[in-house]
Amino acid sequence: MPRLDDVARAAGVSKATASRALSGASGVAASTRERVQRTADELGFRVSGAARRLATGMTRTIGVLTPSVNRWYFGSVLHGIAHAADAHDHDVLLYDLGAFGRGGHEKFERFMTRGEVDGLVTITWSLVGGDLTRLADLGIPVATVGEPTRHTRSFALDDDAAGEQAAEHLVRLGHTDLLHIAAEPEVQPFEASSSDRRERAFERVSARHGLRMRPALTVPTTLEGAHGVVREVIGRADRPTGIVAGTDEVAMAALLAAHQLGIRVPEELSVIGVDDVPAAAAFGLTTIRQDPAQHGEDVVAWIMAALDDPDDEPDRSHTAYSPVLIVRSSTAPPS
Amino acid sequence: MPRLDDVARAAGVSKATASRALSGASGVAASTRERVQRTADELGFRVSGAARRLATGMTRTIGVLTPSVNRWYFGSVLHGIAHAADAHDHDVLLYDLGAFGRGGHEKFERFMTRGEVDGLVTITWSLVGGDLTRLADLGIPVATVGEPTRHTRSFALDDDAAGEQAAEHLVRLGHTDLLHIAAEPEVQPFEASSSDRRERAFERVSARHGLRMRPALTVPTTLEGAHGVVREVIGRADRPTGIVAGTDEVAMAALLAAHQLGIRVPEELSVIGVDDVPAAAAFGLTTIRQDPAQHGEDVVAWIMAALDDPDDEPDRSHTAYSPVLIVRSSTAPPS
DNA sequence: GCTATGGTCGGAACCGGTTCCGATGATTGG
DNA sequence: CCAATCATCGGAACCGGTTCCGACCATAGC
Repeated sequence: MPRLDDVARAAGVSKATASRALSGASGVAASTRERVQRTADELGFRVSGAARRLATGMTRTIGVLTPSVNRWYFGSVLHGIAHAADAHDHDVLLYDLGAFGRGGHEKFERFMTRGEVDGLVTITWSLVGGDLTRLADLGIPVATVGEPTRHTRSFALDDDAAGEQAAEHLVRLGHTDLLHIAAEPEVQPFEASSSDRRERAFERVSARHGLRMRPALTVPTTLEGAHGVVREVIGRADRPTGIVAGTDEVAMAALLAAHQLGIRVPEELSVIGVDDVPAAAAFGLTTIRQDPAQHGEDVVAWIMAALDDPDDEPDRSHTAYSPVLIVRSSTAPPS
Repeated sequence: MPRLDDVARAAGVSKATASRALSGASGVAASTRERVQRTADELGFRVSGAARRLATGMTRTIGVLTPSVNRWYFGSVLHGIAHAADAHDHDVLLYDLGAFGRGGHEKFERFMTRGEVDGLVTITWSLVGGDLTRLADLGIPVATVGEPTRHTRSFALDDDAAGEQAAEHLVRLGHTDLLHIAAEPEVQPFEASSSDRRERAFERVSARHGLRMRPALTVPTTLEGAHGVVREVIGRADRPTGIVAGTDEVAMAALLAAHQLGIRVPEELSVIGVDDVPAAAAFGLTTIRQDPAQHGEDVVAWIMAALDDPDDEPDRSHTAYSPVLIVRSSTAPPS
């Protein structure tokens, strides 16, 4: 495995010049640069990332802290991050924290002592406030995606708007008796969670239009977890005419339950979700779309920009994405 | 940020001894080791990963090449990998290749020139044979999960057994007219793919029991992609009494389609899948279970072992996991 | 009492780049 | 024609650990 020394010697220049030539730094004659480049290719030279790291202090790596990897939202964000990082020639180091409390926090501590990354993105729910501030003090760009937070730069769907749009859609169709089913995050979020915000937006719409008030219902986030509860609820005699679900998973659970109970959708029951997961189309689910992969790309773009800047003031602003209503066949006027 | 030098000086020993004491190497008096350890803690010393890498040539990192991250199978494997890697105090570097051909191969090439990892796991379908052999020649432990391959060590569900079990289950229930719907991988696999193997296993069972022969059907892997095709097929007059789906996603697409067409399951149509994704329970889907997270943990365990061994002969054996039948309510005797 | 042995520890040479600083030669302006 | 300026390049000092090898001391064995 040839080293920079070898390339330099073969090209008849010093290590210093060879380094400059190959890294694209200025102060090298075009002819020299080209010659060095060529001999490097011929020798099959590849810089040692380890040496470069040691010398520059840069890792060309961005870390991702996530509570999960095989859920649509997290996976999509991760996909966007991976794509954008690759475009910037950076690696992505994955920290799958798992459920917080069940070993998740130890993994976080390990990350704090080991992790060597140039930038960091935490996907919501992976951390509590105190940990977030510790990260923010790490001296590297840190951003959160999934929820707004004042501790770091953040990117997230505008949950208020999403909740309002979902409810308003059903109201416009003529519904007056709606039930909101929130998806409960596995870990207690440190600030108002997405589902809290969506739920409160729903309540605002309810109040505004004088809808029937029903007690709040919260179910597990996953389709399978939500299914049993939702089924029990919509099986009751006084079920609402429409359901506003906090997420598509919950909405699909409702669709499934309705089917199993013989309740026709949308004739007897309207259902709307939030997310627009891929399966939503097959379910004919009306929903509020968001694009997490885009969030992932944007957060990387921000980190790259922050890396370029001398970073005067830490940027802790928030980017809210506008939701968009996708109407399919799970919603209709009440009969 | 204190360096090893500082710790050594503060503890009154040399860099060499300090290094040995902290890394747990032998040849250090217990009392010395403890003293160094303590002063290191007091100073808040953390080894520089970059320096250690440079000196040892080890990265304490394992790479994962995957075609996707937000599909159940890949996500689960990744989760298992992340968990096991963390337990061994290793980092995981994620390479989300995306669809091969659409930029995926360029990303692969970038990986080849940049990637510095101690071990590598490729999740099936991310690569073609030629690339796999290039990886295998990298001089580091390489393993594949998802499909057996002779190019590297590999871990995968026993697809033959899975296909047979699925078909046999329906045969035992009395079905004689079955349709197999294979899930087509997005990229052409280099060897017989999982779905090929499952399909052939199905055909063997068909032949063995003299079932009605139906033309093979292949649909996209995703629920949403499969949905339209499946719906069209089971909407025909001469539909079979049972469907053996290559994956749960396809099976769920069938369930959805059946519901939309007013076909009762399992009375008029039995459906069985493979995977046992979380949503399968809510769907009441009978299926053949596999546990990809376990595959991920096992592949890491193998890599760690290979890292410890001087690795005489490259181990290219294959581990096949036995599928297990999970009976729910989507299958019943034909009426 | 003297030497062989083994356990501890230090010195110093790496690992493979980056970058500051100074030297050199060529060019330009007066 | 001479001095100032600029582009280009080399030397050498890092970056922060690991590890080979030899020195040293204490104990054990004779």
